[in-house]
Amino acid sequence: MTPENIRTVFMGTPEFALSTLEGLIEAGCNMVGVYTQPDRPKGRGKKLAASPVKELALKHDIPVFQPLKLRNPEAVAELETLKPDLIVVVAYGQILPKAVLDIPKYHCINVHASLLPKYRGAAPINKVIVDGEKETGVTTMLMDVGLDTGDMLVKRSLEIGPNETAGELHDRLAVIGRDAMDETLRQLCAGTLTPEKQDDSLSCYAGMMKKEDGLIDWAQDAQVVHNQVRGLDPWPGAYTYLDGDVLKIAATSVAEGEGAAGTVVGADKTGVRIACGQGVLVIDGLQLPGKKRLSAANFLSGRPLPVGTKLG
RNA sequence: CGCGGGAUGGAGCAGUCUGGUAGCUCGUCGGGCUCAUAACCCGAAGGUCGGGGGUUCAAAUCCCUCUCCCGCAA
Repeated sequence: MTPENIRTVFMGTPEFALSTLEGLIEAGCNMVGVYTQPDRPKGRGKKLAASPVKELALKHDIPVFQPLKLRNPEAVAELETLKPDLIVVVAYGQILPKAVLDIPKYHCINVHASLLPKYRGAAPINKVIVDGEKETGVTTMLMDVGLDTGDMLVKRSLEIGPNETAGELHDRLAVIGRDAMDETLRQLCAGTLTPEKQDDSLSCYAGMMKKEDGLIDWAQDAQVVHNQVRGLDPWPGAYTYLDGDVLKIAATSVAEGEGAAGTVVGADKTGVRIACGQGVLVIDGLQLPGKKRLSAANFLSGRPLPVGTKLG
């Protein structure tokens, strides 16, 4: 069997899904359709915007489908008319009902951005960094009705840098996500896929990130705050308050030192130093409402932060 | 027409309400001090105040308009 005679449907929405879709196209799969979330009002002025996946699909002249709810019978019926042999799902944003899972003879295969069974759910990339993990990866699996609970197929792992942000990790995982799917496709064609059950006792969930998750608690260890900052960078972003204004924090590192939690203990071109419950957080990326993110040196030029200034 | 903030020497900001000599912290350049320095001292250069139009004796400042940037919300 070769990719050319696999009628393939791809389901995905954000940028993370792009490289995997490219992989399928370049592998020569017979792409009969791409599913993605409906165009939504986005950005300032709330203009309707197409998803990254939709734009890529249109560029390759692949039919695009954007059902509001995939579980509606009409949507399922429409999918059936495509007669897909394989459905590949990457960050689609909708739960696939059993009626859909049963359609393709080679299953629905999902690319998930964690080493399953750990970090099932919507925001694994952010959560592994917030939790201070040293390693993560991607896993492909045969989807079942549970949330990221299907039998595992191919894994790829990588080390997480001590100062790596979620954005940086996201980009690297997108690349190896494609690798994992390429390999999964090879094995599917060769008939050598070996599904492996997940050990549910080792599982944990990474729920969707909320804006409020970005509020910094200075009473925590500097390392914990640092993990929070980089785990939420670039979105939703970690923040505190300065004189009543929201102050977004980025580009942090951890240092020795002590002081009242949440107060400035130093501020120069090398960074703004804030005392935490344990240790000091050095900040080199600050952003006030309506302003761009500034380095410590630039920020302090326009707004000095005397030692003793209280944040939060 | 979702709400709001912003554009001022190379960087980041103040000044705008209450029109009337272009200011601050840095950076750059020159000089000095020092074993030495991203430190310190002295001096200098550098700005059509985002574009266009209007009001006025006079506009960074008031009015209209255009472009670009950002925060919120999604």
